[in-house]
Amino acid sequence: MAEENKFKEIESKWQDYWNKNPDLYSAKDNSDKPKKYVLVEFPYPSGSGLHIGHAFSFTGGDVYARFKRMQGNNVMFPMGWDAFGLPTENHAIKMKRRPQEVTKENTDNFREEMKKLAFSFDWSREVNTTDPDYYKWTQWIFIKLFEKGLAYKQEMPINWCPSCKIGLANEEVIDNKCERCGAEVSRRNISQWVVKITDYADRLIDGLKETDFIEKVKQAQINWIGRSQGARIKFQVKSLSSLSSVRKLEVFTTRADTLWGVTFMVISPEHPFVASLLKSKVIKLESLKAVEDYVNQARKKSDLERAELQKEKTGVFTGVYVVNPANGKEIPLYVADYVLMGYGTGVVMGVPAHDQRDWDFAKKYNLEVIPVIEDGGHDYVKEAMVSVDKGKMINSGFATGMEVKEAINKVNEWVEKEGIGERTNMYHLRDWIFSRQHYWGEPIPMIFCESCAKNQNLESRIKNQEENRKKINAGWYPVPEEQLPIKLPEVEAYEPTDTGESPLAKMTDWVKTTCPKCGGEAKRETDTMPNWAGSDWYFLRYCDPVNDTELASQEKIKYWMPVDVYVGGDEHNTLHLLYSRFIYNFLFDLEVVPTPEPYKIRMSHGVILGPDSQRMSKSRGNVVVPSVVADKYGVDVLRLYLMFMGPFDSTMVWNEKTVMGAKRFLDRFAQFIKIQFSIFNETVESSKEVKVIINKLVAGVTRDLESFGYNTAIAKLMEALHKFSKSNFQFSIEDIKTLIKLLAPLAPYTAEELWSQVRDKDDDDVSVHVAPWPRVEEKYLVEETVTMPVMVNGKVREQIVVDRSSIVDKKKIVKMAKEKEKIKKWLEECEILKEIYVPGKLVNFVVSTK
RNA sequence: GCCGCUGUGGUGAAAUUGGUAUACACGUACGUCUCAGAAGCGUAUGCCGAAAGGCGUGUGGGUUCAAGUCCCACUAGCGGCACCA
Repeated sequence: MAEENKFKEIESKWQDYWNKNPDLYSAKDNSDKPKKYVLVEFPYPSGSGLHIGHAFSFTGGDVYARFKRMQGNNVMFPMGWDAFGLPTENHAIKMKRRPQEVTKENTDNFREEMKKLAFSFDWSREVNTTDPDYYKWTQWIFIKLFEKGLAYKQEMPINWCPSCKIGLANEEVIDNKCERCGAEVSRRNISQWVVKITDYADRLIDGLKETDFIEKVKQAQINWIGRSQGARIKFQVKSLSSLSSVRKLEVFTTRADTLWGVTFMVISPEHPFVASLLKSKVIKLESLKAVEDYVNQARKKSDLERAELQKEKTGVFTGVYVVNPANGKEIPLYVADYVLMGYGTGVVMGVPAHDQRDWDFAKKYNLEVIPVIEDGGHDYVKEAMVSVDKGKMINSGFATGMEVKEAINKVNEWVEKEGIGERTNMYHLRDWIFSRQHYWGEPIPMIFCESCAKNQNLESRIKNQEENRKKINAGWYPVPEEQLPIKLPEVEAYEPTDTGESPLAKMTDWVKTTCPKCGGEAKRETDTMPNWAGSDWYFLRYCDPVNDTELASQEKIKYWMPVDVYVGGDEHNTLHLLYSRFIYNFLFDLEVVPTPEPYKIRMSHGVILGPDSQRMSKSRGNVVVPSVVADKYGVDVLRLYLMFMGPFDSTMVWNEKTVMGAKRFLDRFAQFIKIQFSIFNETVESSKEVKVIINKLVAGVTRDLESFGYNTAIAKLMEALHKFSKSNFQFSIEDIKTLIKLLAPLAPYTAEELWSQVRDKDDDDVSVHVAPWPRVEEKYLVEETVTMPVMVNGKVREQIVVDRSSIVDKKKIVKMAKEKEKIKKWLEECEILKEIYVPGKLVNFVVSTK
């Protein structure tokens, strides 16, 4: 009990001190020191306080920031709040409170907890995405996207929860059910803002080369974007004279070499050609009916159902034929829902010999299978011969006899020359749906004017199709910049709507505005932005958090960016990282930021599982709350344990017993320093032996902290402490201070307390956290004697101890080794074939029995 | 199916990048302190063997004086993507 009070006393004492001296941790916008921007993902301030994942992530960042600060860097380690979002909105609706209030409470609570856990954030740079002075610039970015043609309105299906009366993001839909209320989710078509992230697809892949992200993160980004190289190829539609507008259908393929193997063509039910086909009535009546039914059925199926029915391919013949441009053959056109309208051209060429899906389809509808790659007698009755990227072409006109890779190239060339297609890339990445039908988000700063829209539509009908995109946005104007921010109207209480519109739509006074173009009556956009919008650029705002004329000043951005290390969770390695990289790239094009990539290094930490090895969740009851652990054992013990559990980037299981190990170490460490200091006197100098241990320790800990090897850094401190406590070493005051400094980033309270006791009141820094990091004296890294293993046939048989000065003398060392009794025995009756000596490392005799 | 990562004691994990495998910690056993317990502290702890010694980093092969580390094949688990043409 007494002990417990002791650590709490120390914690509150130093927390107080740090609060009163914010300069300790503040970043200077100008400095002779090198800058270091250490960023941790800012949290969503939920009502339940910091969870263990926050504590883990922030401790990791904090140790690094403290370490870098002590090394003499001008460190920026900021914190803020990603505070827009559903939980707050729902809570506010339920309790009939204003979300602004709820957010204020939560962020106050989070801030207090963070201070307690000794995170050395620069609180003068705090940002909050729900602050109008902040989201003014989030809105500004959207307007720029619109002005550059990267934002457009489009009818899009959304996930609609009929019970919550709210549109759901994909992440909120689990098994086709609403994540919160469990009701079956339906789909509604709603006109939404979409951002053309696909325009940046190539740059988002290629830009990864300029970063030091770990491979896992790079691959996740590349997979998500999903680039494939191939060609679009046009197929002539046969004998449909009355269908004057469409004479050709275009497919996308990565394997142009298989063109001679195409025996049918499949089109997606959503393809506009299918609709016009139905309208035109050029096809036979029975086909017409079948196609109509099929299309209607497909529309009813959800994406999930369509994907789940993978094995069974379905489709119907349209009655229409197209011409294979390679050999002039007429092939049938089918409608089938295994072709996705959202990828490629929505039309696929069927190559049943070499694609399993096409083969399945061909089998079901009895279509011809023509192999075009040497198959060594493959049996096409059973399955297709797939993933053939080697071999010679057969049955393939001019390409016959070519190697596959060559054929792909040659056919692509031929297709381009003949004007029937072109090389192109396709991406799995889709444009980014940017509208949310919620209250608690940034209002999208757009105004719709009906009369302007009518005029524009008229005009664009006169101009040609190039204007198509503008037509979609007809009547939409950005709010003039000087009117930003468009603030969320404050309301006492509000309810979601029934119509699929945002709750803002009900606030008619707010919605009504004037058209920036014609000055007539117009309406505001009532949708708000997705959660990602505010977190896309927050790291820029930290550079200059109160600027009201720019999102941040050029000068400060140039000084601080890019972020040197970005610490965050695996779950943000795809979307958040991709979106923020995209926005940063875009800002680079606007010449707002100096480089195309925002983050130099991405450090993604692992997950901490509950004691039962399951993900922590309230329903499982296995949640570990950091503040509870800190109350029980002390903040430093918690921090030390978190960092010692295992490698920073791996998944780990919480084990309360192991926490004791951290506690024991910390207690022993503190006691050791106190005893040493009490017996210390000015005449004492550390022995050479001590200096060697300490210098090796400094070198090792420095190297480990640099690379986030916190677990091994702590292990090295433990090891050194063992060595010290087993002998009667004496320590100079400098060495005692060095040990405290090494501990400081990991256990800031304990280190600060010890420092206050041993520091020289006149000479030393008041806080250990701004004291200079210990330097390594190289001369102490080498010991005077070296212990080397002596091996026979690669097995260790003996050790020899040699003077460092003589390790270059191979003859002498080998002789010494041979004279060892044990080695003599092993060399008896043997012929030495080889004597291997690695200076300072080992001796190895390769022998054979006679 | 494609891409990436990982397999080391009873457990979490180390290994200076090809050079003494299992550091550090947990757990366990024994000892010590105590009236007693808890907490401390100390010693031991990969497997077989009385010992000498042998065997050991998912499995099988290879390169090398030397392989947890490099190469090939397999296998298991984790993560990302996925009717993506």
